[in-house]
Amino acid sequence: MTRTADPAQGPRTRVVDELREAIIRGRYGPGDSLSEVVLAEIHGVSRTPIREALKQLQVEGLVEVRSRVGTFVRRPSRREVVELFQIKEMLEGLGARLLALRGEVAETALLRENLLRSAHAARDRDVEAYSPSVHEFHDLIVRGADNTRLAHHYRQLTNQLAYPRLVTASLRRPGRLEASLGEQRAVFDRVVEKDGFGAEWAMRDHVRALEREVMMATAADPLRDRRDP
Amino acid sequence: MTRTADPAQGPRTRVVDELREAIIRGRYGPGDSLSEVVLAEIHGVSRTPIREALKQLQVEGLVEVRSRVGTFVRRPSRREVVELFQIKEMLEGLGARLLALRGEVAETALLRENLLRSAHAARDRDVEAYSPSVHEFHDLIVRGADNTRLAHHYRQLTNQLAYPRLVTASLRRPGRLEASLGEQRAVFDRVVEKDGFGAEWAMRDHVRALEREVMMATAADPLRDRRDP
DNA sequence: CTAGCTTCTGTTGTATACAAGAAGGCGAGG
DNA sequence: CCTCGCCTTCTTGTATACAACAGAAGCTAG
Repeated sequence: MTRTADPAQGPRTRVVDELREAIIRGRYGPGDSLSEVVLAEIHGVSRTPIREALKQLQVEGLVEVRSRVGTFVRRPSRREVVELFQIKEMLEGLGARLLALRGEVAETALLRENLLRSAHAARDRDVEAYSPSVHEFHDLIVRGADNTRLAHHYRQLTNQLAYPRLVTASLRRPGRLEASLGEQRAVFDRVVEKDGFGAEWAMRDHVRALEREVMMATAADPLRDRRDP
Repeated sequence: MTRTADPAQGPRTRVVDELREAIIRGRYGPGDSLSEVVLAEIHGVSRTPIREALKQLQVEGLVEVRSRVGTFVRRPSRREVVELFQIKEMLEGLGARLLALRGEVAETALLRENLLRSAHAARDRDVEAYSPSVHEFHDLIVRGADNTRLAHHYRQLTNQLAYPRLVTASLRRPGRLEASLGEQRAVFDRVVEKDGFGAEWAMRDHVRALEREVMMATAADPLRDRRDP
């Protein structure tokens, strides 16, 4: 779920992973220009591997290359965020359904532990601790589905959404944290009951709630510009 | 829905489209080696654009590059076909739901015409005429959803499935052609009724039926090897 | 005859040089 | 002061040269 190719295959693989990570983490903000020569110097390689890495990130939807002008970090428009959430709902719904049908597997145990940690963080109103936990929850659902293509498409999706930042923002809304935990518990219950479609719908409801909160949390603040430390 | 970038931007765009088309059409069969120098000569360019095109096709899942060995046309395993159909079900279900909620748009009219053509072909038991028609039906559903990210992911999906060939194979099974038409009509009826979830489920049922037929039609014949004219 | 090593060929990976175009600055003319 | 046009500069796009490695063929020794 973390990387797309065999590890340490060459400079190219390393560069593309580092670049993707940097963009997702916010090291490069939306609109920033990614000069090939600058990146080449930074990573200590020539333009060629950088170029191929940028091309790959373009297909993944993270950057936009304007011919003979430059490569820029892409910022999803508000409309695009809506579109991505609609797809996210379907893919995670599928993940939950497939996981439910698999019965007790490694991921179910991990989900149990994850929900315990989330409950702790929720009781303490600790958004900083809860945020990565919810991220892990969604990740476990999809990984537990045991569908490699789903994992692939899902990763592209979350990359484009700059997911962590959005979720953190939405969790600060009052009451959302408790509601989120309740929704996740509902999904988990359906999963252990092997109720495939029940799990799918619980998951979809959860994603819809998440979308609603994210859109409201970012209503006036249109996925802000430039970088910000 | 056809191309991924601006048209005629440069040799690279042309090459990647031609290559993709050639692979999907079966000009290069699964397992065939795609030598960069050979392709460069064929397309009259240097290795560089070819290389970038192949890298893009790799991300799209059409080819597999083995480091310092070669690039080969990827053949989806049986397991992978199942995985892809599971995702296809969700994405097309989403498309049908979104289209239904949009009400009367250009695509609905096109769908009406498409169903008429399909009915004609079905009456004549003309699989060769029906096959592209069913392809168009699915395409119109997704395009009509007016969700660019959905269209993007969907295209990757169908590319990997070598969709046309599989569908054609499945339609030859007795009775499948009529059943397919009935399922498509059900989807269309829900769409015109603006019944979003009804449309989603009708579409998902249709895709499931399609998957079942495809898997049975290719049961003993494991997505055959090499090229075949 | 066979096992193991060597070499050799073919492939991709990387670096670099050059070409073509876009964007912005700068000056002349109104 | 504004506007138009040129021109400079910076960017990416393409071609090519070289390096590194995989894989197979062939050779040698036992």
